[in-house]
Amino acid sequence: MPDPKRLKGPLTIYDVASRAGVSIASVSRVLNGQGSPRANTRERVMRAVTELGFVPDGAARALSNGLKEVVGVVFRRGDETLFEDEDESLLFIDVINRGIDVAAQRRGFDVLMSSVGYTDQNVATRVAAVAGKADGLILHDRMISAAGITRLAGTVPVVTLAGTPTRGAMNVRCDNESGMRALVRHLAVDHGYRSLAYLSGRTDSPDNKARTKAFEAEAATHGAEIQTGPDWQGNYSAVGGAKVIDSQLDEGRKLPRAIVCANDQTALGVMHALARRGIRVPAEVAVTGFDDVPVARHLHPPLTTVRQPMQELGAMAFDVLYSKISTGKADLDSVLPVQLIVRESCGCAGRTAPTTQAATAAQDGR
Amino acid sequence: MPDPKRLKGPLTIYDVASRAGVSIASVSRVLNGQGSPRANTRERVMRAVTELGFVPDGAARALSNGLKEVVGVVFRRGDETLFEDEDESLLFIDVINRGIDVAAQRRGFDVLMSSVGYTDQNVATRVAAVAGKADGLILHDRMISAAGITRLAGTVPVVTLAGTPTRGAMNVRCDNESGMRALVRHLAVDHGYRSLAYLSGRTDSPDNKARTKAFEAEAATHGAEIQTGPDWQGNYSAVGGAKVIDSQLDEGRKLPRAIVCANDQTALGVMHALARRGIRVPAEVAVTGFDDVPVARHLHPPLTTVRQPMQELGAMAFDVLYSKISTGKADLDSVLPVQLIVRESCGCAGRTAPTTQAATAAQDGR
DNA sequence: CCCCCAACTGTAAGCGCTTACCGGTAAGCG
DNA sequence: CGCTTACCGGTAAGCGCTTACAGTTGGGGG
Repeated sequence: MPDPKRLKGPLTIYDVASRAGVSIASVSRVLNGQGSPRANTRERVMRAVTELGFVPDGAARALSNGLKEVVGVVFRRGDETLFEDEDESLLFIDVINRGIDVAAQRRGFDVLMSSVGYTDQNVATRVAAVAGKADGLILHDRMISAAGITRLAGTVPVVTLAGTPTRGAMNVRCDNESGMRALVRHLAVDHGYRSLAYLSGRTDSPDNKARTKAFEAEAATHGAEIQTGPDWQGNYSAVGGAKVIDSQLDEGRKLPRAIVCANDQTALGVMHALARRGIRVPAEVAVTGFDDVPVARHLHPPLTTVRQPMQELGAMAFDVLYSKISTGKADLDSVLPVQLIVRESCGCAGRTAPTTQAATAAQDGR
Repeated sequence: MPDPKRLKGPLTIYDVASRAGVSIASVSRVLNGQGSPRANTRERVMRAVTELGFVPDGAARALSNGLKEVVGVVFRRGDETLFEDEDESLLFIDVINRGIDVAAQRRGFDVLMSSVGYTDQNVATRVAAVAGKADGLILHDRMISAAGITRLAGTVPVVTLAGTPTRGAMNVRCDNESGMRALVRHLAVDHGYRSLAYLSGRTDSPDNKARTKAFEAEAATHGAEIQTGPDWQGNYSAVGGAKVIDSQLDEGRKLPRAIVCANDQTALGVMHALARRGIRVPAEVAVTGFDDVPVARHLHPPLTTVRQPMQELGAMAFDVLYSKISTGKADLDSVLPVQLIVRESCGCAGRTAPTTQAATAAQDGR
């Protein structure tokens, strides 16, 4: 028997009210736990709601009380097709997003995801569209210009991830500096390596800049000889790393005792290139990464690297945003601690030597 | 110099109108390309909009024209921590979601993602919350009961992924049957294998049921001897697959000539287990998968499998939903073609033999 | 048994935006 | 030069929900 009342398609609070024999205000109050409706009233409303299968309209709610309970997240998608090479970075972004999602759910928020391709033109438009549908925005690295971010921030709260703090927006990032310093210290002090190279990532990345600077500073502290610059310019990818090694070797240069890579992907490429040339890691050359992607521990030898708490990064991004949304204030620059993960590619022997397990903290999370 | 007008925080269409010296109707028309505003008017509005950095409120828009331009997607998240084993499945869901996202953007829609943990209690509540904020819902496999889906479908359009068509909801899935039949045909006919086993996935999965049925039917067609049932019960995971092989061997059973696995993960586990026992693939036992995950081609030997067009699956899910939202009608059960990918684990030699490259089509996508 | 007060419930005013409808203006024609 | 015809732009009515405020009900004390 088809329900009698539902002549009109969209079910509204009025339908519930009339079926329950109360006013719309009462329905609203029952649904939101406001006021103290009489048991009888509550019951009738609840019955009507379930019988009708009523779901309040989010837009109307949002319009009425000025809160959408939605945060927008914008990120780059590896264009269209998925090459194997992307798997990791894909995973990376997704882990962060998952962190955001989990944190959001704790507050009853949902996450509006919008990926843009590397070639997409109207990123600003896309971002604006998302901004209109959300209470706040989380932007992954390098989505729009600093000026664009500042402009947007005038309209909705904005949190950037792993970027440089921008005027008006909040930023959340990992403590690259401490991580890199701990890593270099481990190589220079614990292992006593005197010559180090930093195989960089994309130069326009704030992360990379921070890592480069920390590398140089710490190496200088310990008086280690370093190699950096154009000859050691990678791009965060495995092939980029391999290419650098190949050209170094082809030009007959002598490799440094340890190669510090901008990220794990790069380290992976480097280790492959080295293996192809028959150079042993870590016996002849030590190699380290940054990020601690899942495969890092399965390489031969297992990769010494710096773990970034990606999920926490996402969670913190949401928490900061939420704080801004609900209280109006929030930290402009939050830094998450990273952890040095010592495995074997640095020269440490076998089973995770609990050597300089320097947990470099900077600020607490939760 | 701080903007003079903005005494009130939230910028509205009224602010734009007064700054441009026109009415709110004109602003709206310019912004939405309705009517034919005079060039002069358009220009003044646009200037005011950019100067103010105005972004129209999505909730108000949605309320006014009955369209949120948002689709909700609900899926299970591998609980909290990420074990390596999950990487693939994670990727899997994400690939589908990406497909949804891409298709959605073509229509100006955004995607509201909501993951739920395996242990989460109030899934129904969560889903309802998302439903209220979206124009339609896409539910991954096994989110809520069939009854729950039907109830929901009374409120918003719902598309289920790879499930069984449910009353009221639409469903989108891959053509498991054709894929499995092509695969079995290849093994039984092209290779002439007479004994086959089907190492199943979780029994409650509609996908698995379809695959099992097709396996049995096609094997029967060719008069091949088959093994199925409790002894060959896996769970879609690598360890599940390995376990089955181990127990078969431990009990001294003779393995069939070919093992058809419910998915690639399982095949991966099987190949590992076989390798540990020194059994050669495909010389002694052939192994096949299902899904064609990225690593499938990198196994030794490369895995023969059936490719499911995951991204297209997501895109089609959105397209079906969109059709329902905008026109009110849509296919209740859409089936995507899969493709048999012949590599070496089935016994085919070296470089992708272009043998029975049976592209089993069922219905067209776009 | 009636009155008064405390609760609870209903009425109505918006939230910001779209759009039907109507008045006003400018261009076209006699 | 006056009137008709098109168009443009403005006014106002909602979209579905929350909530301040007013109104109503029920119960306890006098």
